[in-house]
Amino acid sequence: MAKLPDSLARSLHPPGQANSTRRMNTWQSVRADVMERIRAREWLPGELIPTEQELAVELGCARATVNRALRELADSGIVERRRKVGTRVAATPSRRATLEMPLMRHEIEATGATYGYRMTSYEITMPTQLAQRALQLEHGKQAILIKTQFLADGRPHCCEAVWLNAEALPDLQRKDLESLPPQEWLARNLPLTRGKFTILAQGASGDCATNLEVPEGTPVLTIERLNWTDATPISYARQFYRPEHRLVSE
Amino acid sequence: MAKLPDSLARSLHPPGQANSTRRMNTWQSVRADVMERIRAREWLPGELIPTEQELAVELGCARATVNRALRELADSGIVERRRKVGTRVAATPSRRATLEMPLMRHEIEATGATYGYRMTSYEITMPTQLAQRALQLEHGKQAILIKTQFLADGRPHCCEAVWLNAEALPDLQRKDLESLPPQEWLARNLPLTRGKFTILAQGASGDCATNLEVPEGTPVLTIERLNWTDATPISYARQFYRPEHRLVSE
DNA sequence: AAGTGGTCTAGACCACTAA
DNA sequence: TAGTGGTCTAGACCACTTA
Repeated sequence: MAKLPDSLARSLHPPGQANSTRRMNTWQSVRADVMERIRAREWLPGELIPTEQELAVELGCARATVNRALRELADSGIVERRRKVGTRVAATPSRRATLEMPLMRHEIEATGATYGYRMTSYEITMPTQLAQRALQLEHGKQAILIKTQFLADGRPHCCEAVWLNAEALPDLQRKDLESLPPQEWLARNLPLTRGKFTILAQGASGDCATNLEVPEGTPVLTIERLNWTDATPISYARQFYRPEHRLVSE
Repeated sequence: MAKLPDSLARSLHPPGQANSTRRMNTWQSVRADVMERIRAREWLPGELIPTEQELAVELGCARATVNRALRELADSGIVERRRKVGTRVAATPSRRATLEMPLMRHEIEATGATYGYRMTSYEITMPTQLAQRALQLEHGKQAILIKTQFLADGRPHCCEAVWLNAEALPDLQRKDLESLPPQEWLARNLPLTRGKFTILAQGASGDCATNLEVPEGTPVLTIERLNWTDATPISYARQFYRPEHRLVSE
């Protein structure tokens, strides 16, 4: 078959010509249309839907518009796309959930509470095995361990233990962190190009229980954050939240 | 000033003409370029970067390409964009973390373990206040409560308690859920158009402790999932994970 | 070899919003 | 009112993958 341009049927809709039943075809409307037809079971999970080309003709819009809509649906896990094969309705809607990880200051102020911060300890010491591995430190090198406490209306909201890669942070002074949390100091002074989060539940112990003002063993939601600048690990933070805390996504 | 077309300096690069120093300008390369200049502190947090127009001219590509790159950066929270104002380097890198929430079957098989599933209880009963609110049930209406257990290599991996909106699921039979978990049955039989996740830590209790084979009070990572079809709440599930479980994002 | 999605381009118009 | 990002379009070429 001869090679055809991407579009062929738009000639019925001359671009400058206002049409009495002119439809606004935004990529959002194409996305909504496709979602509705999936919802209505016109295309079943696992099935191929029409090509971009066909949808563009059917909906009377450019292929790029269909592409944008289907790309968004693929990003949400609603459809799966493969070259030469086509676009399928996802057989198993492996949903993705996006969590906002704001600065603690904003997280607390967003609840309407007054933000408070305290550094409870600062030491230069040998890292635990976990911290050494996380920061990729050479054997025998020391690191900085900071413990902090965040308050909402004066009550503990979260506490954290942060290991910092001392070699990568020559300019950091202890007193910098007395008013500014490590995460914020880092964001202002370094380009953090990569991050990784791990979420788990564990029992409060030691300083964590003390700083959160909960009994030892209380279940606490824990977030581990690992930050890099390019290939260099900068910080390994563990944040502990009081048991009533929730991470919400939509 | 007279209205100008979006692009004006491309005439130096006639499209068909292969250039000896021809640069491939993909939107990914534009994104990388912008990120690098942010990393190098050419533009500081909070500052405006050049307009799409200017970047397109400077990089020798179409504005649409710059737009795509900057849109991706905005989606990641690296920059913030506002019409008429321009594009700023985000002052506070409010990172977003995306979690994959696959079917339990895939989550377990992805670890290399053998998947197992059991329904441990099924009853039609009055919902708890939480469940009633979550499913927006009328006062006095009953709902379906299912408890299940997921096994990895025969050992408990996760257990869940699922409340289902009975009125919205006339076709559901008890025996359907003896081999297929509720989440999977729903995905196959209904279009779940909206979902919400809540993550918290709590102590294991009752059936949860039994089904996970952990002592009462053990910290368990809990995920609450609420699913809708359009505006109708369908299911309210709480999934409990053994303490060694981790949610990872990158 | 051929069919599908992925992307780039030049141009245009629109939507929002600060001045 | 004017300047910025947001989007659409028609066309084209490319990349990947199945057959």
